Amino acid sequence: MSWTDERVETLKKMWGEGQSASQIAKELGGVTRNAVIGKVHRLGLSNRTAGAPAAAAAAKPEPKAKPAAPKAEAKPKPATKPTAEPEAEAAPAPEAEEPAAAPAPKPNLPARKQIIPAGQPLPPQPSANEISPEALAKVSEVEKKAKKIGLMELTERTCKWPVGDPATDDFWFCGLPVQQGKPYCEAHVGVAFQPMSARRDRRR
DNA sequence: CCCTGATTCGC
DNA sequence: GCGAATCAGG
Repeated sequence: MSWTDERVETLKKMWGEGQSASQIAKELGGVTRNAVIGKVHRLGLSNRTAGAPAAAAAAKPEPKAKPAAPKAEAKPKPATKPTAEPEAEAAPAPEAEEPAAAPAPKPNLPARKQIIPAGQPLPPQPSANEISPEALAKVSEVEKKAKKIGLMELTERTCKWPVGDPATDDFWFCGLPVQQGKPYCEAHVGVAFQPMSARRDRRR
């Protein structure tokens, strides 16, 4: 595969949209993410750094890409005010790829009232718990949308946090995507791995 | 261990 | 110019 005009265009477009190199590579096909990255660099449009928000695909009101019109139209800059001020930004971007960004409703957590709602089974009971109420809340919340998979469905990348009583009919595993490496999803990792506290070395 | 981009260097 | 290998950060 070679970098045809078309492919390069797709590359630029996707990269501009904040797509990751691997995604672009996958889309283009016939190339690896390395190839994509290499190309990106050679094109001189590298930019973001590793770990950068890949989800930065959010609205980008930067009409940067301007196809060089054959008829160059001189644009007298409004250099009336050297002040570094992004002019006209009041108008919302007309183009709307994304329907609407989630406003991220945040139902503030009520002040810490009662810790450990002893209503949940909470299988691996971490001895003394000082788990942040927040973490617990997250867990119970996550359990609602857990995939509730069975033992057979467990894979290297599914949260293996058990919920319920194995002896009961209502027993399942979280199943949500695990937190890199760990056996549990983020929420469960939060309560699974305690920074040992009351676990002193029992006489040895 | 997964992922991301950045860089290097033989081709 | 190309991209696998390698590097470096999360």
